[in-house]
Amino acid sequence: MSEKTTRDHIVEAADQLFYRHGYEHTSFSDIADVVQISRGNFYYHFRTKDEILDAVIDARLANTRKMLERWEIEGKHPADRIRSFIHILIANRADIKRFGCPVGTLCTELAKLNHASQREANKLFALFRTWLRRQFTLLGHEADADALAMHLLARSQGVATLASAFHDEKFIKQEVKQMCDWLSSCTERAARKAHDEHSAGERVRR
Amino acid sequence: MSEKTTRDHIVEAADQLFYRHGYEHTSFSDIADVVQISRGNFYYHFRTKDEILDAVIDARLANTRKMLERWEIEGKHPADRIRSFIHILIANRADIKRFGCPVGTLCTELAKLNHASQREANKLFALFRTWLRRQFTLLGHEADADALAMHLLARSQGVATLASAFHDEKFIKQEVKQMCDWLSSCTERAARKAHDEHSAGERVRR
DNA sequence: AATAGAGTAGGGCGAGTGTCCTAATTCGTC
DNA sequence: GACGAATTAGGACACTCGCCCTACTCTATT
Repeated sequence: MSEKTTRDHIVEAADQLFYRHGYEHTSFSDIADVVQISRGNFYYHFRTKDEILDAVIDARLANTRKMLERWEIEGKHPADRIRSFIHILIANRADIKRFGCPVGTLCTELAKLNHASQREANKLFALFRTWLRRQFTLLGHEADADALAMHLLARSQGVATLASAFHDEKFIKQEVKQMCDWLSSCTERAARKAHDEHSAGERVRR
Repeated sequence: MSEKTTRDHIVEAADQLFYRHGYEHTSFSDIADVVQISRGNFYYHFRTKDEILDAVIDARLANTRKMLERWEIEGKHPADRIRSFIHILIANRADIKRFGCPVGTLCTELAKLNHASQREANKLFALFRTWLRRQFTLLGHEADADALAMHLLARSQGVATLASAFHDEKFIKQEVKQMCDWLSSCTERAARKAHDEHSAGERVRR
């Protein structure tokens, strides 16, 4: 296994700090303190703070892609994969309670700063969106797959925001359960529809 | 009508700037430029930036209270009042598309800054929560009124976040329709339940 | 042992920040 | 018109920020 470079350490520390304290509120000194590196040495690895941000976003995109691919392999049924997505809220509930959703809060902050990288950051959302859309399509929701994907994304975002504001983990669990129930009703509806269409096809063939 | 004081102008301008660019990213100079006042003159009205923030939060709390009271008068049926809440998303969709929800984004930012006023800011959420809870209680959902209030709050938050990330007003309208449908199913369920209990009571009485 | 190049340390720069002070101005009251 | 209080203007302050430069250390190769 290749050892982690200083650059990797910087990106990793910046990632955490951007999440916990926000991009603007994180200074070079803050990152330097974590990485145990001289402030001046930054310039060798990154010319500007924006470059660090871009590197962080790239890393997050790569990690997210890996995670989605893993779910694609692990979950045989599309509904199981979507449930994996929903359960991020449970897995990361401690962090979410304190700092909200890493994706949502970053995009929101960059929008307010009118930052050049906000388009890049929004790709994180787009990644989840297209992945979820594909899963819903596989479930038989061709027509409204995108709407369902956006719906689920929005609910996750809302849960993260409120859980953070009210410091409430129980609320996360409640809502996750509701989302799973909602997903089940989606799959049932799709299954019924597929069955109807199938029998309709049978009828035609006769 | 009493004329607006300089102080009011400052709070008003700060409110807008905090919403559009975030609290930290808004400087005294920014506010001074809008209000057309000397930077140094601030100290006469507010000793610190935090004091401005507190004044802004107080103003928002007061305005929100007024709005909720207005809805309480205008909407005869609790469901109508809740619909008024849902339709904030429509009324403010242009701003939401650009800057997200004023409440959610402020609370999120203050949480990351670990700011002393985050508790005050969260009262904005609490205000909506208790108001919505009361409406759901009036609808006959005594037991799960709070859960329903939180659920609706979360969905609104999520819609605002995603609408902002994807710059999508159509999504807002879609989700608002869904929330209204969901609300209708809530009221029907409550009405059925009330009816059942009523007839059960009748039976006992006989 | 000598050299080149990658990586690091420390500090300096100008700009911008929140905060604070003081002199000037405006305004209502006698 | 004079006086005192309320309000304002302009700038000084100490500090932090992102950014940049340069001298130094380490390591691998010859």
